[in-house]
Amino acid sequence: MPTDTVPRHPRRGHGRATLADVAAAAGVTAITVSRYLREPHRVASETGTTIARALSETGYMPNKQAGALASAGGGGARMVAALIPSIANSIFAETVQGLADGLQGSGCELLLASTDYSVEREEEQLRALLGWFPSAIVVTGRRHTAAALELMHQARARCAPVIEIWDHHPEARGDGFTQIGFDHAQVGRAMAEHLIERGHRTLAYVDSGVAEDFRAHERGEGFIAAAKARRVRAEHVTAPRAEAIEAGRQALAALLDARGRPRVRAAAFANDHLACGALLEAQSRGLQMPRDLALLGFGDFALGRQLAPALSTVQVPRLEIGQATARALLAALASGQPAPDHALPWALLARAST
Amino acid sequence: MPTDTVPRHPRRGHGRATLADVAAAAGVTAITVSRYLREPHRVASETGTTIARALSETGYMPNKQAGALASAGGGGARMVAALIPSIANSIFAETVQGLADGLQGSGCELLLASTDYSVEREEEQLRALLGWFPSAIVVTGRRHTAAALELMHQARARCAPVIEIWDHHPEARGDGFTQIGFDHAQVGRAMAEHLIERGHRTLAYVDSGVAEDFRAHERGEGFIAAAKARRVRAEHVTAPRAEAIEAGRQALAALLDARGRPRVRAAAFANDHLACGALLEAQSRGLQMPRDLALLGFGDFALGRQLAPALSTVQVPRLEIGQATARALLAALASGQPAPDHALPWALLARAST
DNA sequence: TTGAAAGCGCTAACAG
DNA sequence: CTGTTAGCGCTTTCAA
Repeated sequence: MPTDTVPRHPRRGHGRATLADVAAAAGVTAITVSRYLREPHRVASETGTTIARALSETGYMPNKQAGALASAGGGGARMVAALIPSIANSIFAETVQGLADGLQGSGCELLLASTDYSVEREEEQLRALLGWFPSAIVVTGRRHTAAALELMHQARARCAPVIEIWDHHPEARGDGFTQIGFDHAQVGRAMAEHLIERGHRTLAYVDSGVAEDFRAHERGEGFIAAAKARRVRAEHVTAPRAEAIEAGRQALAALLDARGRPRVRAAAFANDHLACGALLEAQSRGLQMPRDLALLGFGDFALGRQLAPALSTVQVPRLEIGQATARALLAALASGQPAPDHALPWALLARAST
Repeated sequence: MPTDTVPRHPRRGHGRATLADVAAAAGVTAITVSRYLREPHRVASETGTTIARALSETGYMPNKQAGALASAGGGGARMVAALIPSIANSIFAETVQGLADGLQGSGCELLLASTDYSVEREEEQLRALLGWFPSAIVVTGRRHTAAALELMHQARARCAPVIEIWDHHPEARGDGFTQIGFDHAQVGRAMAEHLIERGHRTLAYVDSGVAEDFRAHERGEGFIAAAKARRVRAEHVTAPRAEAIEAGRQALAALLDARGRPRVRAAAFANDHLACGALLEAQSRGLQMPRDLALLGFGDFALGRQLAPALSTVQVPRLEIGQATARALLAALASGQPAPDHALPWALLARAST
């Protein structure tokens, strides 16, 4: 007498149809349905029709956990893990939008985490996201903890593209990671040179109060280096860590009220919010821009365009970075080739404030 | 003679250590390591020490696909799928930030997709994300396609919390979905009443040009209904679908230049960008605000606070919606109880433009 | 063109 | 306290 074929320990909790259910409904086996879904041409068209009906009758939806586990040796989840300093920051929000748009329809889902500008938190989040074996990794910038770098290398070793966005260092590092962004030191130099060309000889760079906004710091270093090369006085100060517009206001006030050295004639800022705060402070002091004071931002936010005088700034490829990343990712995944570095264009927008 | 125990078809592609590897290194079996990771107290402390060493030696990282597949009957992936109309829109970006922050450290990852304000695209994305069996679903608003609703119900049936954010309709629908947000019709009514209290008798609501921004439309309907109830003239117009500030400018121009009916004295807008555009247009026409024209926005964006006159607006719990959603989600997951609806507070900020 | 068997890495259930 | 067995749902390999 045969033993009962009903499993003694059923573990199915959910009511969702499985491949086996569809197969039973279609009178075939699971593998045929699986084939139909992935390579329809390898299934007889008659069988295909039956399967298609069974598929819609059962409302089948593939279980991607199972698929990922079974294929590519337990890896190969079709998803992209992205780590961003701050999602609320509009600059990164647009990049994430570009990334999500570029991924849409590709069968790749987006797994997102915010690091709050902390490399330690980045490492922690990276560890959590890697548990899903994402097929690609997107991180922000070139600075990471040693452990995070190690994890990124491991991911590279299993052929997952690892893309560093928002930065592009001219010297390739040959570490297998892809850079998609632009050179911040170069932008900083261009900012200083713009102010110098406009005739200003006493400059300041007001850096971000966020200690780990490395890209803002690099722009500052480029700014100071360019000024020094032209033998122009330039100081590097840091904005207080407060609401950005208010912080910009305070930073300019401190700069203007300081004694014992020549008054600053032109200031560049780590971002447009800071610069707009400074612009409002300058207005309230009755300063004429750019005659008495020139102000230069970074990011080209909507606000700066609307103020009077309109804020000169650096336009950056916020959305494009995300789109280019999605394209690079998908191409690398499709071809098996590593994604090449990609420097994206930016532009200095000289408006009324300089 | 026993057959060879080496598997004939090795399928491991990645180099990552598995539970079995750790177990071998520690001289125990896989299940003991698994127990140590999930319920350390159920493992002898001596064994635990050995396992801990093996864990760090091998650099083990759990494969969450496998974990999700094995537990909770093939469901139960510790991740939250969130569908947002637009990530680039700062209003939603902050909500996503709040959600990500609230999830941080909970062991739940965030799977994000943007619907571009389209219910069809929402359905499509929902289908894609559900393939991962997320343990909770977050969608925006109460309007969905019939198929999407069906999918949401299926998720509810397997006890995944389904949360509709940014909306809170006063009449509970009893469909098992949780609403976390506020009542937009009520906000619309409050906007009209504010303008009426300030003495205006010819009103307009400038709606969003985005056809599927249902919440903006509901505010408009509330606005018009409240005006009608007070027997005040009010018209409901739609902004052109252009860059928002420019669209607001054009919408106001159209309103002011229209002939054959009393001139609009007070306008409310679907968002602060539109309202700011209108404010700039009014300025350039030399109108005195609020004497000649009152303007009221929605959202409390930074820009409106900085203009002169400062824009009156509605402050909304952008970040809080995300945070409350994360809390509700995690509580529901922990308790097995459905998450209760949650109406969040908003406030009308009367500044200089009304 | 279709199927059987085995395995991906992990955990539930039960046994010792 | 630890191990054995079976199974999650899918795909790979090989065979028919």
